[in-house]
Amino acid sequence: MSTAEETAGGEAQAWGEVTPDAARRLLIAAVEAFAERGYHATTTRDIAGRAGMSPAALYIHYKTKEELLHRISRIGHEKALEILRTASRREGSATERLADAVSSFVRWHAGGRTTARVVQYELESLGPDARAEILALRRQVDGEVRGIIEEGARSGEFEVVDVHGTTLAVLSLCIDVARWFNVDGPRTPEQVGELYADLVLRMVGAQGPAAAEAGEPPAQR
Amino acid sequence: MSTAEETAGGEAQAWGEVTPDAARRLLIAAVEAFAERGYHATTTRDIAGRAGMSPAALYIHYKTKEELLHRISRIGHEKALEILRTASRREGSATERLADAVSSFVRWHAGGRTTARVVQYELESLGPDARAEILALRRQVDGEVRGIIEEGARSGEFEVVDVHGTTLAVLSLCIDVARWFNVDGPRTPEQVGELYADLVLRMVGAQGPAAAEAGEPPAQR
DNA sequence: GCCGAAGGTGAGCGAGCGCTTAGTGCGGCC
DNA sequence: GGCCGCACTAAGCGCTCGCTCACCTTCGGC
Repeated sequence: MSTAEETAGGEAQAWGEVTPDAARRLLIAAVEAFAERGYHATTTRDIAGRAGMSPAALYIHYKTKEELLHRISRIGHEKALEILRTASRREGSATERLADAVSSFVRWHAGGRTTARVVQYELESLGPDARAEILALRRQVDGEVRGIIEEGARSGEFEVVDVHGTTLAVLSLCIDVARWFNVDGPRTPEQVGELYADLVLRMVGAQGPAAAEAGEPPAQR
Repeated sequence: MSTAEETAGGEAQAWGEVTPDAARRLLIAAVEAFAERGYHATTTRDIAGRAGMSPAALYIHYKTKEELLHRISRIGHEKALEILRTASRREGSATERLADAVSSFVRWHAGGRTTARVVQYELESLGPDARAEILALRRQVDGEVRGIIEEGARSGEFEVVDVHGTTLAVLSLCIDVARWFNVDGPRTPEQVGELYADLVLRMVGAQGPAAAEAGEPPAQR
């Protein structure tokens, strides 16, 4: 969980599940290349080169360049879903769970910006079958967030006019972090996570302490 | 300003300034192609084909494929800036102006989704010089929004802890609309604009009528 | 000590890319 | 009416792409 080696260009995260070693190195190289230049602008020679291998080596572990993207996208979406599920299923009020979900989801997008970029923005480079599979995962992601907001609205904890639309907006906010977040910028992933969790609680009209702590004293709306 | 002919696949908007006619047709064809498949996955043959011309015709009006993207990006950013400036400089409270800015900016992203996608997501496909020029425009865009939020915070109309971070979040929300908005979906650009304006006012802790209206009885869905 | 599989390489294939060039059709000016 | 110049095309150049194939190296099992 050290922050040090994450920013070292590796973002070593969940790729532990990928074996053998050479396949994992290729996958990580592909993530970096896709994130930097986009899927279509990345060549198989570039990926293999980053992994310290010859262009042909790629095809021992993956059938096509698209299979690389597919694998990255699935693993990434599963990780995202896991993060939201963990936040959603913990104990606590809807306010606490929503804040937890947003801050950890944002932390993932900021800290693992390289991966998140590929996961969130290269979906359309996939073929129809792979895209359909990933879209199903994405619907589950939406569902987790909507679930929390619905509960908060039902219990009166939140004050939401349009649950669907608000869910969309919350996800928007989190996902767009992958677009603008800069590792060399002034904010850490943790700070952005906190800020965004606060903003989201305001959006849903949560009245808990977390919302109040943001402003000044206590009180109002 | 008619909504009818915008969604007709053309999004005929501001391209009127591009002459001669053939150059405009090529530009519009390029916008559509870039939005659908991304810059790198689009071929010059595809662009020319959509415009009903031979591949070579493109090079009479544009030096390179990149020049097309550059032109699209500059015109698009100028349009975006104009929209925000108009909202920012009108009369009214910071609350009113922020709501106006967000709703019109969102309407542009949703209604002109094709263009907005290219403008917001293909920046990195530009060469260093062109990118630098566009980034300068983008900083002005940020500045307009930040200006409104700063004023509202100073006057006490808003209750904002982190002006910079909140500005980022507001822009995030608007821009991400280009990623998910679907013309065949259940929402019109106008509805999304209204919803998002309301959410943003909540985010900045505005206490005006617009924020209250969201809560209960009066008005809309 | 030999063998087969697994993992890797160098060379190169067909295809499609961005872009160029030589030539064509045609409207406007003297 | 003749000619120029502009908008456009057909053909294709040089290059790089995703991917393949014949061959090489390493190494555990017997």
